[in-house]
Amino acid sequence: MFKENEVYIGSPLDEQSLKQFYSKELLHWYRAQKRSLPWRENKDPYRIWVSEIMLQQTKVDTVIPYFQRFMERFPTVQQLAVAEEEEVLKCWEGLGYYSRARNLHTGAKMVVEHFGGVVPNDKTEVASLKGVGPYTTGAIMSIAFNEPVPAVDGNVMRVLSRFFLLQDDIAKQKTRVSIEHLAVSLIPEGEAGDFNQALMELGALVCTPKAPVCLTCPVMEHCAARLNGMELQLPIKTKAKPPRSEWRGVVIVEGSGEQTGKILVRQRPETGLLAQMWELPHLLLPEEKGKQWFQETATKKEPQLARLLGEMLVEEQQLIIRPTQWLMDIDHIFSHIHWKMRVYIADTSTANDWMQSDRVAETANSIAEESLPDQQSGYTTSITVKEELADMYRWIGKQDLEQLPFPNVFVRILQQYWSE
DNA sequence: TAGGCGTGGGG
DNA sequence: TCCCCAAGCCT
Repeated sequence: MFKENEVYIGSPLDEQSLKQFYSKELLHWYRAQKRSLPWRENKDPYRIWVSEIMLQQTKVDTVIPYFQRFMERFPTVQQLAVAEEEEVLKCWEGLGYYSRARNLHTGAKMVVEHFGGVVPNDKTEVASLKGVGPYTTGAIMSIAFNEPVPAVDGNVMRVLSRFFLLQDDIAKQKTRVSIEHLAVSLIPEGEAGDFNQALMELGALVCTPKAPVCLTCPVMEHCAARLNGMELQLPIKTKAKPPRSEWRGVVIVEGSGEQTGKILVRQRPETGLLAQMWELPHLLLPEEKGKQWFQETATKKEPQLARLLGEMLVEEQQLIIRPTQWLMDIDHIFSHIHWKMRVYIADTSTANDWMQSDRVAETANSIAEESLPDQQSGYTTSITVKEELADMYRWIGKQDLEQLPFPNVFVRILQQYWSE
């Protein structure tokens, strides 16, 4: 990329003049071109805070409706602080990175408990809030309080890497710190909020990753990347590892008897992936079989995979149900995992025969004796779950879906299921 | 320090 | 279809 001893074209301006040019032109451009966004209506630090958390790794267009709904439901930091976690998560459903919501909720409680219910205007105190890192600290301090603290995100690193021809790998933390020093030195006196937003606005509207619109850029004249024809090669960033694949079997368990019309869902653990959200029961399938059987058509190999899934549900989750009817295959890609899911409807009406057979019955009987002594014999009309797992599970109807937070992939599955 | 942690849109 | 990515933080 950058060669040893290569000579690059530079601007004729000295460093000081170049910085002054950059700051002045960019600020001027921002004042004329800035978008009208909900969180720009006022400088309420709580609103700024919420918006900045939502905007982490998330596009403006995606955030807008979530922000409006969130602010209607939790207009003040006090109201957020006293809310139920589940309701906060429900408000965040579909936005992703759900630890942001849980951390924001924790942060709101911290504000009420430690800062008298007022979002602090001190850099160290702001940075102490759960979920608020270096970028968000700078964004809150500069936008809400107009304090000259840098707010360096991916946009800022890209924009400054190009203009100043910086060749450090922006995936490294050290690079962000060095760019923070540069960014501080660019902030015009008394203009921290607008200038920091101007940097990001330029990155979002003009100096974009794939196809920068240089001809509309207010600082094109002295942009080092542009002068050297290198705007598409900057910034330098090491590539992320591709997500690993996981093959998963999912069941929609249809209730019978009192639970007719309902399905079985469960809540995920308090930590880790999709923490505390609700989901359909599902299992990680053995690597080889999952991979092999998913390559066949669903219908062709259905009996084998359905049977395996049923046995695994009994042995691992101790869910006494029988998956039979294939519903759909669906992919869901996280940043680091690729879920390849095969969804079955579990037919409880034939579970009796199922339970009579071979090792399934053995396992089922031992479970019943151990942890569910009151369970009536036969499994045709009820579902048993191992006692210590029972708290996680719940029967819900279609309308209950509106109360509980579900990850997007399960929302999609259930939409299809209920649309048929 | 590097990996865990979601989702939807654009080229 | 595939790949990249977008206003990061936590551990």
